[in-house]
Amino acid sequence: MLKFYNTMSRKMEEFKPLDPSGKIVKLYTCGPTVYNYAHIGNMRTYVWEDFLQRTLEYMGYEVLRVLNITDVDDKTIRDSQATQTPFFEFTEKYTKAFLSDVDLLHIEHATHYPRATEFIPQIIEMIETLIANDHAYEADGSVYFRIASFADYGKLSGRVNKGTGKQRVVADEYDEKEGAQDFALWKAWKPEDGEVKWDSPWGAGRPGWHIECSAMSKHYLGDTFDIHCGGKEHLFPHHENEIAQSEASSGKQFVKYWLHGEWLQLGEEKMSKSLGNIYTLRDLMDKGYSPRAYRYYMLTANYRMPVIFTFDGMNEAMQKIERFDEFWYAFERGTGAGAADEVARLIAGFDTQFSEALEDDCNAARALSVVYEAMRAFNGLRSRGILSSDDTESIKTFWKKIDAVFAFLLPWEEKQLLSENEIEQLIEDRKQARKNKDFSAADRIRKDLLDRGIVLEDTPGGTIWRRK
RNA sequence: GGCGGCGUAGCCAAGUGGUAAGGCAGAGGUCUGCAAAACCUUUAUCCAUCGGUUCGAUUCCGAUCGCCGCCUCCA
Repeated sequence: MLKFYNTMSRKMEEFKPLDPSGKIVKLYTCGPTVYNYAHIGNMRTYVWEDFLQRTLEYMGYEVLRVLNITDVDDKTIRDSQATQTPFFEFTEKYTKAFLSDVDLLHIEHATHYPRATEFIPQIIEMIETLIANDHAYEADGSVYFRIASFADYGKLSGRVNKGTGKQRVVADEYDEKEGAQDFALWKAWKPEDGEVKWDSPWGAGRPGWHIECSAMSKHYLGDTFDIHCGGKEHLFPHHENEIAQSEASSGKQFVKYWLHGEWLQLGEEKMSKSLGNIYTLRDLMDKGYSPRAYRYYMLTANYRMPVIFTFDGMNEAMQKIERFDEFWYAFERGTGAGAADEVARLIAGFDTQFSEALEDDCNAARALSVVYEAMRAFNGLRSRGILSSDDTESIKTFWKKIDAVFAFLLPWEEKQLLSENEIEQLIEDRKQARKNKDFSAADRIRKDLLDRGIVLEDTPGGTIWRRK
C-alpha cells in the first residue's frame, strides 16, 4: 500500500489516484525561475521528484507530469537588463541550462514544460473569473487577490494571521492594496520593466508569480489533480496562494496530496549567492565528480530530511558508484553449476523489501539498504563460484528492475574496450605463465588488462574478470 | 515576534511504545605467489539535555539547548 506524507493533513495517507481507472496519476512540480544557473540545492528537489515519479511508475501508474518554467518575474527582468540581454534570449539560455542539468542527472522528462509567458491568455482568463467572483480587485492597473474573501486561506501552511498583518507592512511598496497580505495576480507595467509587458483588460503589465502555476496546472491537469510537490520554502506563500486562486476560481479541491522536500545546506551555511558558496552541477563536474554520484548522494536521505552537503559526502558517493559498477560487471556471466532456487528465493525477498520501502513515502534510504543487502548476498554466491549464466541473468534482470527507480546502480555509459574472447585468451596466457612460475609475465598481463579497463581477480574457482 | 523541521555510533543514515536497519571508516579472519575484490566476524547498555505519562520511551507530552527554513515572489 503506497503512502505519502501529506503536508495538508500533516499525516501519512494512503495514496489513491483520482483517475477512476486507477491508472493515471497527475503530478505538478514547481520548476525553476530561469534567471541564473540552477545550483545543486535546487537540483535536489528535482532528483527526489524524479524518484517519486519513478516510484509511481514502478507501482504501475502512468504519470502525467507538468514541470513549469517561470520565465517572467522581477529577477528575470532585472538581470536580463543588467546583462543587456534581450529578455527572451536571457530566459531561454537558463531554461536550456536547466533542461541540460535534468538530462545530466537522468531525470525523466515531464510530460509538459510550460513557460509562464506562453500562458498569458489563460492567466488573464483566470484573473477575470476571480474578479467576477469578488475574490480579486483591480487597483491602479494591478490586480490583487482578496485574501479576506477566502475563508480557507492558510489551511496548508497553518498560517492564520490574514488581512491586517503587522510585521511587514512597513516595507510593503504596494500601498494600494486592501489587505497587507493580498498578493498580486497581475502587476501593472512600470518603466523599469522595459519591453516586458502584455496587454490585459487592466492595461499593460505582467502576471504575478503564483497565478501562473494555477493557470498551467488547470490547463494540463484540470481543476483537481493528485499530487503537487516542491521545495518546502514554497509552502508559504506560493502554494498557499495557488490553493486560494485555484479553489476560489473553480470551487473545487485543488490538490489531493501535497509533498514538500527539505533543503540542501552547504556546510554550516545556507547556500546563497551573496556568500559565494553556490555550486552548480557543472562546478561539481569540473571538480571531477559525476552527476551520477550527485544523484546517489541526494537519494541517500529521505526527501523530508535536511541534508548538509559536504565534499566528504561527494567523495563517498563516488566510491559507491564505483562499487555499483564493480558489482554490475562482476555478474556479466556465470561459470558455476547454478543455484536457481537460492537465487529466486533471494530475489523474491529483496523485491518485497524494496517495494515496501518505496511504499513507505518513497523511503529511498530504506530502499537503498535493500540494495546493499542484496549485493552482499549475491556477491557471496558469486565468490563461491556456483552461479550459472542463468543465475547471473536473473540477478541482472532484478538489478535493472530496481534501477528503474534509483537510476544510479547501472553504469551510465557502457565500456567496450576488449571483446570477451580477447580477455579470455589473455587470462589463459596468464594462467600458463603462473603455472610456469613466471610471475613477472603474469603480472604484466594483469597490468596490461588493467590499463585497458579489465580487472582480474583470482578466486578459488579460477580467475574471473570484470570491467573497471 | 509568529509558524514549521531537524538533533541516532568517528562520519553518513533508517527506524519502532517493548528494548537500535544499511553504508563508510576501524579491528580480526577466510582466500592468495603477490595483488585486488569479495565474503565472514566484530564495532551505540543507548538514540541532544532535563522532566512527565506508562508495567515499559529513543519512539508520546512539556521545557531547555543547538542547527535550519518560511513569514510578498529563493527548490
